[in-house]
Order: sequence, then structure tokens, then C-alpha cells
Amino acid sequence: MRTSQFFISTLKEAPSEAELLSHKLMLRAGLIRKLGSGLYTWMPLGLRVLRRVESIVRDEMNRAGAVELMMPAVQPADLWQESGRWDVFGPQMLKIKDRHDRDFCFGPTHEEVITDIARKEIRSYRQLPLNFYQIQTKFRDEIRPRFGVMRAREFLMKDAYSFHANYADLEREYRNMYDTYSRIFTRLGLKFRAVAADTGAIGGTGSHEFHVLADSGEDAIAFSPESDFAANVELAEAVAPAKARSAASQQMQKVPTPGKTTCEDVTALLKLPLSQSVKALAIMREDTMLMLLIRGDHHLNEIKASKLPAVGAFRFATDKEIEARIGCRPGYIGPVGIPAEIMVVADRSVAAMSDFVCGANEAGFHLTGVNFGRDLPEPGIVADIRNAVAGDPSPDAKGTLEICRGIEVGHIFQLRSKYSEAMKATYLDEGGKAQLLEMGCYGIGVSRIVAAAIEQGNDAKGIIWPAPMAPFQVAIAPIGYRKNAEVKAFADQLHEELVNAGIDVLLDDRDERPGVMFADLELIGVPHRVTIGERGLKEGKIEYQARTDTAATPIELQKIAAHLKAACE
RNA sequence: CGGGGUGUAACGCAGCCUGGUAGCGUGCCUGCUUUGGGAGCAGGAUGUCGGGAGUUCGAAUCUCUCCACCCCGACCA
Repeated sequence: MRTSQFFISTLKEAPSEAELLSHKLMLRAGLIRKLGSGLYTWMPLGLRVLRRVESIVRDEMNRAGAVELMMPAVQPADLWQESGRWDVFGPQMLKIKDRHDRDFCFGPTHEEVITDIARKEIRSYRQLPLNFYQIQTKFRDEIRPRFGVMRAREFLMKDAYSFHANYADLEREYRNMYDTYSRIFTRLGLKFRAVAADTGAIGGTGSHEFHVLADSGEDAIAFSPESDFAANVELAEAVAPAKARSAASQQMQKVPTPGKTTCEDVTALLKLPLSQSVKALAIMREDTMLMLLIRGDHHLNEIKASKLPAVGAFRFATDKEIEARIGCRPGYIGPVGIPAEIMVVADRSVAAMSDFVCGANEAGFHLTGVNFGRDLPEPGIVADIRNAVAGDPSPDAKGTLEICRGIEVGHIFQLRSKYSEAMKATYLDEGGKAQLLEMGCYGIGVSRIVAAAIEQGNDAKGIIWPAPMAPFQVAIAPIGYRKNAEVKAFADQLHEELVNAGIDVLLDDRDERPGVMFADLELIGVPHRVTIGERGLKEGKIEYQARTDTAATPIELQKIAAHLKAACE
């Protein structure tokens, strides 16, 4: 490929809309252009990268025994009503109407469509197992699209759905997909980790997420370096403290803390460790107020809390509700002396505290030396309602947890019969009896992988692609292409030879100054570059420089093609 | 949705407070020179100042309104 026939559109400055490094680089390198919030055009250069990711995903899926098909992006509402998700999925689903005023949606996912295929096409256990997949555009009307294609509304996804006669077979395929995903991300050259996960809106039982590790990731992962335990912080169990509660050693005292409404401020004022304080969070379950207690240095995990039968779906109480029911404004509330009808839910770590600090339910005052059983009743419920933090014991009892950040690029689920039951998808077993299909589903964010790879590979000059993802493998930078016949001849010849060898090569025939070419080729991240100049040709040498090299290496003319072919192996 | 912010040329921005008819850098086009790390000189093109309404002799600037985009949103009890 020649730049004159291709389309390179780089920017010296990133548009101000971009915050995240990968987003800036994708815009600067001309990989993508924004059309609207969460909507992006994949420019020719970006599309080459996207296609490379896609082809590796496809290759490994095929190798794993899955079969490709393609389902419509637009789906009729009645399928979603049948599964019960038309209303559940909520505003994230883009709902549209056709000319007959019939309801449709732009598919955010395809469980309904594939289950409809399965119930119509699968009759006998002899047809099982099956794993269908597609690589297709999805639309999810995200609350807040951000970071370019990292969290776009329209994005490219590989989604696979497997069907089985029994759970054991589903487990086998789940493992197969787990291994396949590991192979895919390894082949893509990404640093990743598989973690136990919450099943979220898709539903089902077992679930793992695959995260590309990057500090900018939106997800926090808790893992134990001493074992293979890894879980999304949303899910990771925060185990109860090993030490039982100590006996009370202080009297409860009311202390003035004017203007100090946070645990940080209060403990700083009292010169106590933050972990000695308890924050009280007033929440509402419909019309009932509950109080959640979390240690001052911990964070509430809303998912865990809402999973408790006694809590359920909740919202935070408003300031007015708090004043009306507790008689004190937020900032100074606590569990001591509150009305008995307010149920107290304490985190396990709070339940193990003694002599703690909390709000006094009087503006400007907190209590110290507070103890359960003496100064207030034992909490109504003790449960795990906080996020795990670094230093917690690992739930598998092996080692201590550490926290890292990740970008979720894959997610696999055991759906079991959630959809086959709702949509009556059955097969006939050996005995001729109708049985529900066991299902699994497996997603990969193809477009997100591109952004995630850039988060992992970049420097001050631009993008550093893992070799399998690079838009071009080799770039030829001729100096004085249109002025010097020898330079042109050699560049053309090398270009042709590499093309014939099946190498994706970009010949920069723009006749730009060297600095411009180098800057562009480095920004877009071509892994291997050769520079052809009059100076080198006279000495019979060509300069080779890998994207990650700090200096060029002279290579003899006759050996350059072989050198490049070897480098691209 | 709530809170905050920004919309001026392709990109980055100034001008707005204090109203007088739009500018800088980069990029783009032409010519000449230049050619090993984002060239130099000369010339040139490009704006419904986000949209609408209002105030005014006069609005990028003041007022109202709508829109788009960006950031933050348990961490507060």
C-alpha cells in the first residue's frame, strides 16, 4: 500500500473532547472520527486494526468449534416481551417503531434472537451441542458514553451462544470458551486476567470477565498474588475480620465536631485512625428507611447490599427524609438512639468494632467510645456490604488481596435455562421427552479491544501496537522519493518484494520531509520501519528501526528484505 | 437524571467582563528555495462566532430559550 493511494489523516493536537490517552491517540492517529456522542466512524487506518482483531477472534472461535452466523441488528419487540426483558432492559435499549407503528429495538444483545432460532431449529439431542457466534454491531444507549470507542453506544461485539443437552456439557463448553478467550487475548498480545464476575443484566449463574490490565480501567479487580483467585471488586467477598470484637474499654462520650461532616475530617480532628470511625448511610427501600454501617475507611458495595433480602432495591435517602426521621441533618447521623423501626445493617467489619466513633444525631457532635450491646443494640443484620480492599485476606484463604484496574473486554456466562424456559426452547432427549436447552453465552468487545491495546501500548510518540494488531507491519520511508531516482527505485522494489511476500507494507510516497514521515509513522505505530536515503544508498546500507528501538540499525541493501521478512514472522 | 463546564476556521485557542461588525498558532492552497526528526520566504483561501428569540442605532460580546459536546455523580452521612 502506498500512502498516496491510502488515507492518512493525523493531527498534531488532540481534539479537546478527548480525555483518555487511548482516545486522544485514536483521534490523533486518524483511526476514528466522532459523529455524535458514543458514535464513531472507523477511518481506513482504524478499520484495518479492527479487522485484524476480528480475524483473530474469528479464527479462534472457529478453531474452538463454534459456527458463525449473523443475526439482524433490528429486532421485533415481541421477542423481548416474551423473554420479559422489554421493560427490564430499560432505557439502555434503543427502541424504535416501523411505519406500521410496531415496536422494535436496535439489538443491545442477541439472546432472544438466538433462542428463537434454537427453538425452531433444534429438535433432537443428536444436534447438540452447538455454539453459534456472530461479529456484529450492537447499540446500547449508555447513560454516559465516554472515552471514545472504549464506552461507545454503537460498538462491534463478538457474541456467541451455546446450546446443550445437560449442565455437564454446558460446563465443558464454558471451559472451552474460557480457554479460547485466553488464547485470543494471548494471541492479541495483551496483558489480561480472567476474573470471577457478577452476571448483571444478562442473567444466569457462573460468570467470568476477561480484563485487559490498565490503570485507566473502569473496573477494579481484587486478586491474590498467592493463588489464582481474581474477582471483580463488585463481587469479591470481603471476609469477616479474623479477630473477634474486643471488649469495650472506653465510656461513650459526646464530643463537639463543628463543621466536620466526613469520617476523614472527624477522625483527623480527634486524632484517631479512620478505621476507628463508622459511617452511617441512610437508604430508602420504598417508604422504609434503613441505616447501613460501613467502617470509615471502607466503601459501600451497592450490589452486595441490594442482594440482601432485607434490603433489596434501594436509593439513598434525601436530606429532608433524614431530618424528618432521624431529626438531624446528614453529616452527624449515627446508629445510637435512632427510632427502632429503622433497621440497622452493619458490615461484618463494623460488627467486629469496639470503642468506635460515629455521628451523635445532633448537628456539630459525634460520639466516641461507642460499643454495640452497651450503647446501642446489636445490629439487626450483619453482612458483607463493602468493597474488598487491598490487604483484606483472600476469600480462598490463600494470601492477601491486591487491587488492580482493568478494562473488561470479554465476558462469559452460564445462562442455564433462563432463556430457554422463558421462550420454551426444548429438544427431545433419548427417551423422546422434551427437555429445556442448557445455554451459555460468551461476548468479546472487539472495538473496545483496540482502545484497550492502546492503553497498554503507547509512548510519547504515539501508539505501540502488539504486532498482530498493527494496521501495517512495515513502513518504508524514502527520503526524497520524487527527487532521487535511485531512492525511488529501491523503495518501489522493496515495496513490491514485501507485498509479494504477503507482508502488509506501507510505502510513504508523499515526499514529505523525513521528520513529518517519522512522526506520522510513529504516531500510527507501525512496528517496523526502514529509511531509504541517498546517503545510505551510497554506502550500500538501509536503516531499520523497530517502533520500540531508540536508534536505527544499518542493514546491507541485499539483506534488508530478508531482515524484514524475519522481523514479521 | 442531578451538578459543573464548553461551544468562535479543519485542530488548538484569544476576543466576551467594559457592545462598534473577528483574530493568533498549527493545518490547507499557489510559487520559489529546501530535504535525515513535525522546514524557510512570499502570496492566498476558509467563519450562518452552536440554533432561535429579545434588548439596542448597532450583538461573538448583554438577556431569555433551545441544542450539542465534555467532566463529575456511594464514598455524604
